[in-house]
Amino acid sequence: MTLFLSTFINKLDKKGRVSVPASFRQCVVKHSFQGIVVFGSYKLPTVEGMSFERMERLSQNVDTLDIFSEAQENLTAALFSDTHMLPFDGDGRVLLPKLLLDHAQITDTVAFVGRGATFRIWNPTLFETYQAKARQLIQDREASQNA
Amino acid sequence: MTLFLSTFINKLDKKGRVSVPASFRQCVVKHSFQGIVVFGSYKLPTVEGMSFERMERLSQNVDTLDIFSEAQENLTAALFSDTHMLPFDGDGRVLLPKLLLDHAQITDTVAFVGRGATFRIWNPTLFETYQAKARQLIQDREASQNA
DNA sequence: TTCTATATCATGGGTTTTTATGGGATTCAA
DNA sequence: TTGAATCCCATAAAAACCCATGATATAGAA
Repeated sequence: MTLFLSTFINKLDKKGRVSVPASFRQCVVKHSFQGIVVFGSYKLPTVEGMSFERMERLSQNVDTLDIFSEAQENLTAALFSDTHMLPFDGDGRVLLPKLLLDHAQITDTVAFVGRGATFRIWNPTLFETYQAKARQLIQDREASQNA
Repeated sequence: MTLFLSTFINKLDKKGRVSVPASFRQCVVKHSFQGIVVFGSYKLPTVEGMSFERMERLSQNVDTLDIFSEAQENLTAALFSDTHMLPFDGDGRVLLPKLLLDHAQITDTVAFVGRGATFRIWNPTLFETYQAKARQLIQDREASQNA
């Protein structure tokens, strides 16, 4: 399994732990770091997730920019300072940092949403709303194109 | 762990000591010098930090740069005027030199900010301001590209 | 099929270890 | 000898580790 697929709803326990869906864990186990890499989305109330390897590749792309460029400076600031490495415990759970829980307005249940090479972590209710709006936008666009 | 990631806020005690975040220490323990290498940023009110090994590589690269380039100017200032080696004490803390505390306007709390191969040490309040600006610039850039 | 043994998974909770922090004591250097 | 730096230990909170349970799925035998 190399792709993050489908949606899973899991519980957040009192200690702040949540099980990463087994199929998502499969996408990561063969890699060097046993866990996931996450950061708060800049545009949406959700948490972006991926494997450590993908994050490394992202960071290499940043490195190829001019070392003293302004763009490099800003991208580096954003990429690394807000990123968290979350190791699995023995049972495939991770501890979500409070800052990210707040950002995504997550309290007791968590939606893991596959997006191919990455995934997102949502408050399930917010995800439903977001999903509905996205569908609506697609329909509107089709309607305007056919008009 | 090869990358400095995330942001940690720690306290400066009366003796001027501060705990280096455990995950940052992991990036350094396998190297020869048990500690970090720091210098005041040339452009920002912050302290640049990295492993001793990376500092060595930086100093080797300085020679290959154009003598009159801005890069040369920056690196020379950084590398040879104001660099400190800060060894860990038994509990993973370092003693920040007064000159650097003043330069970064640090008094009682310290933000360790990951930047991949390096990190920065900020006054947490100043960092928030800087970070907000960086994010704004990224969004402006994206907006202009999509226009 | 139906029943049973096995494996996986999400979840809960107890225990141990790590971490950040404070402070006393000792060493060092000007 | 006096202030600073280093070493050592204590503590509380957080994180990591370990094991148990119930639900679900799977496989194989009757």
